[in-house]
Amino acid sequence: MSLKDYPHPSVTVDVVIFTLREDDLQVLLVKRAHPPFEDMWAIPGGFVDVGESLEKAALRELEEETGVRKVYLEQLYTFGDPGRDPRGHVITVAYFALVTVSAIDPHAGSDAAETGWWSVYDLPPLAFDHADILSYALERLRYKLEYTAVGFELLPETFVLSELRTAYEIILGEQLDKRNFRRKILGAGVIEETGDHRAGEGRPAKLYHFRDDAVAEVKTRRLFP
Amino acid sequence: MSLKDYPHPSVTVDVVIFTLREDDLQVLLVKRAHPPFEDMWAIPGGFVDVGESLEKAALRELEEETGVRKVYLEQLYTFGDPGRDPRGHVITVAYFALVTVSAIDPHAGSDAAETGWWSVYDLPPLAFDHADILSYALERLRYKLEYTAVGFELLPETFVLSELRTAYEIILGEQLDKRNFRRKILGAGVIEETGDHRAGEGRPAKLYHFRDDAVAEVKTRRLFP
DNA sequence: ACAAAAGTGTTGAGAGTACACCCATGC
DNA sequence: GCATGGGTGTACTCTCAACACTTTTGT
Repeated sequence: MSLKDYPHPSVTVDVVIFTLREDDLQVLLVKRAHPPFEDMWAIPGGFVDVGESLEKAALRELEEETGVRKVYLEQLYTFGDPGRDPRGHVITVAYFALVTVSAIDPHAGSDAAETGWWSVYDLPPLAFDHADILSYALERLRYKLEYTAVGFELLPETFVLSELRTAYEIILGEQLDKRNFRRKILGAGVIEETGDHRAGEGRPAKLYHFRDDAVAEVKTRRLFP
Repeated sequence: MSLKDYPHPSVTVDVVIFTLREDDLQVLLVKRAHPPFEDMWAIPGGFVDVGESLEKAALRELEEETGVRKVYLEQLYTFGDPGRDPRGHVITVAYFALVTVSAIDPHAGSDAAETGWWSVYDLPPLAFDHADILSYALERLRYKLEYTAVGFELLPETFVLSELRTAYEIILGEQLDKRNFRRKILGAGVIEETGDHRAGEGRPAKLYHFRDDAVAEVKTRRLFP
């Protein structure tokens, strides 16, 4: 028997793309140009080609929308309810990506469809089951942030400690103690001083950068309570 | 445009079915009757029908092989490498299930194909990328066990504390301190005394059972170091 | 009475939390 | 010299890990 003898569900990937912008945690959404859900906002995604791996498909979507190639990308969950797409049975493998705002090409993807960054704290109505996907992605991001060092992926190459702490506060939605944060993040050994400083309104702050092996290294340890 | 206009990858579900048998953590495998990988052992699985949810498909596979309907079932990961099945591009959504050995119907599925329970510590060569899937499932089971109360799903309805501790030791592959185990598991409030005892070789032991809401309740707390 | 498994407390170490002041710079 | 953000240390609490003896039953 051949694999082609039966009707099969279709497979898409959807990518929840997070970034830090405007002191806010934001996601990239696209406005649908065709039915169903015409003119509603949706998570960027598309069909998986035959012979294309899921991760490649997700990276392709990501690059189409943002112009970014090097990002943190993690498989989230696979949503396969037969009723989730009115056109037929479409299974979607959801991914989430963390990108530095400075790496984004603002012109990417803009010719094809309207795209926009939306605060996760103030979202429009979403097409399909994308609200579920997004809320699960946010939950997972927060969870990951506490146990691993992925927060780094949202910041530029070098940064000062207050920026890192602010990033954590924005994502977690709560205040963190300055001294305890320093002690933990430095104790975890995942960032290093660059030796440079950044001048600002007050005393100049030390610049840090992430160690490349940091994400893998902290996998087991909980960073924040 | 119709969803049917393009060739699509096929979608299967594979279910890693764990149980505790013979003082060992074992998984159910089926011997393949057809090429590719004829006569090799594989994780039970099958195609997802159009209109069927992923979870339903997984439960269907599970019932076909074990006769069990009520189990703990969790989506594991979706494997979609185009080269993983030589017949073509087959994406598989992997699940893992925990079943009580006493609930298993030993005759289920036996007419169609040869099935067998294998120790996770002594597995045969596996078809496709099933060795990867299984090792990831085991990792996830251990991880889950430490942070949540899923271990319960592998035991009969009532049990004594030493059985529960032994179950944890078998799965984690390490010894646990008797007193610390008692304190933690009782402190977590996930099990209750039934009031009965079980006589054995030594002093009779109190019987316990799980509270139905237990699995949900302990999600955030780490049970074992 | 003895074998076999069940049951029970304490102590020390490390991690987490809360909390307030001095430091370096620009204007 | 003052406003602004950067940088630092300590004490208390709580959780985890290590550890050995008594109790209850069956034979």
